[in-house]
Amino acid sequence: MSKIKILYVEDELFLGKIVKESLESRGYEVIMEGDGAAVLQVYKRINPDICVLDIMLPNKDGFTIAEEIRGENSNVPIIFLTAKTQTTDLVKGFTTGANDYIRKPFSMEELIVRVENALRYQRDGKKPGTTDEVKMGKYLFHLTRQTLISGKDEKKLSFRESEILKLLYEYRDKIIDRKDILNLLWGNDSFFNSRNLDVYIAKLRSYLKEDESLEIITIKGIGYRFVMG
Amino acid sequence: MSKIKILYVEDELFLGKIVKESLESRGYEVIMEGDGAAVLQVYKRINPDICVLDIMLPNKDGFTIAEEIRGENSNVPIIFLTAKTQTTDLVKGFTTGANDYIRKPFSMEELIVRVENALRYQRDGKKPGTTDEVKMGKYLFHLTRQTLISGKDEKKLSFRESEILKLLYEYRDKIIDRKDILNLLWGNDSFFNSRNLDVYIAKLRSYLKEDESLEIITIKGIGYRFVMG
DNA sequence: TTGGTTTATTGTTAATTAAGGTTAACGCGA
DNA sequence: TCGCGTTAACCTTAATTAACAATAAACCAA
Repeated sequence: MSKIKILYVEDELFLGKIVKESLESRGYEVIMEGDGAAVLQVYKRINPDICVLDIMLPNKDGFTIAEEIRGENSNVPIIFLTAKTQTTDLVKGFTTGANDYIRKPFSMEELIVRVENALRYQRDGKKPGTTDEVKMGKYLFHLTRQTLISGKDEKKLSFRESEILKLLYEYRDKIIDRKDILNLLWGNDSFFNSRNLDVYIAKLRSYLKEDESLEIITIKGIGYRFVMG
Repeated sequence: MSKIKILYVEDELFLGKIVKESLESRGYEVIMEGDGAAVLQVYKRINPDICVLDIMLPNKDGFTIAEEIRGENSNVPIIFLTAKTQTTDLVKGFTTGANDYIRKPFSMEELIVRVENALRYQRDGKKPGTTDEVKMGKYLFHLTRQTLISGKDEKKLSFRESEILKLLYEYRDKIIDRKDILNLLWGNDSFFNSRNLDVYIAKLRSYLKEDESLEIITIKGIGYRFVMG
């Protein structure tokens, strides 16, 4: 199976190189383009699986490029990169389906997660089959119902609790960065939110304590690793 | 089947691009026009299925344009975009039949719902029989009759009750924003209306409590998620 | 290198605040 | 007057902040 192709449009060369290499180290093929005016040509030539577009570009902005790409009768997923200052409400409003956006500065994990989500969304169509419940040791975790079931006991989780557990599960056996969780759920990683996350981790641990094979391991200074047996 | 064509008249370029792109990602064909004076020409050329008009425009305002379009002996649905400050009484008066209006700033979800409503309204004039009742667990929800039937019991819903339930159903398994519900049903999201929504949610929950598989989950600070089994 | 000390980070539990839930009362138009 | 939509009052819960304890990494002196 050939690699997944990412068209990455970015004019900041230094940042661009880092991101490109990082994505490549994850097994993606990355084609980087710095000149907005040239993007459409490149797009047509390489026909990528997903696009990552910086909104602020010297010649053409990301939205214009996105329009051109959509004009090609394409429904390739597009992820926009926006500067923190840019009015994000606007951008947020339009993230539908396979489209998404990330505020700069972002962590690589964050980008990876978004890319994978977008590709999954694209592949699976809209809803079907998106496993809605997963087995976790002696528990059954129902993602949309936000419940943890063990035997006949059903524990209702709050939104934040279930979102964090969902992330831990997605990254099971891998290390997930505190910053990434914070950015994904709270939009930033300020001190207070950071302590907030600690509280939720404590809660989740207590919910999961009946099964010893489940463990949320702290990687101090970095993040967590969720292991299941 | 060819795409539904939207004529979108907007002079704010940045906003315009986002909205256009977003509608396109939902499968609509969007023709954007920034110059009020040119709209009628464009209208005649492309003959759109629906129009979305910003009221404040440099050359001609949205009302004038709407009149011109109606002058073309057309009954195309028109959705107006108005700034928050603008006197809405005027706009309201104009909203008859397929006409509607949205106050800026609006979320994309809101716009999409209005567009779909307008198109449905337009279409059902000719072709009824589109799904008018939906199965919800052990209940049968009759949209136009505003009834919830379970077995032989029939519960009559009020207008607001059924509108909210309809929205929850449309967004089932997804998160629907409180703000979107409030803006759609009440036109704004003030504190009092917000409490009002709480009351209706409580009512709906009690109507639906006989089937445990149906649940309106609160996403605190964000909105609700309706899950059915 | 060792053992102790410091410091930053996280764990835990409790207190606070803000959002929503519930029920009842009010007011208004068919 | 009846039903509906709204407002009000009081209650419950989630989310956040705070306070203090535990831990592990970093530092340092002998």
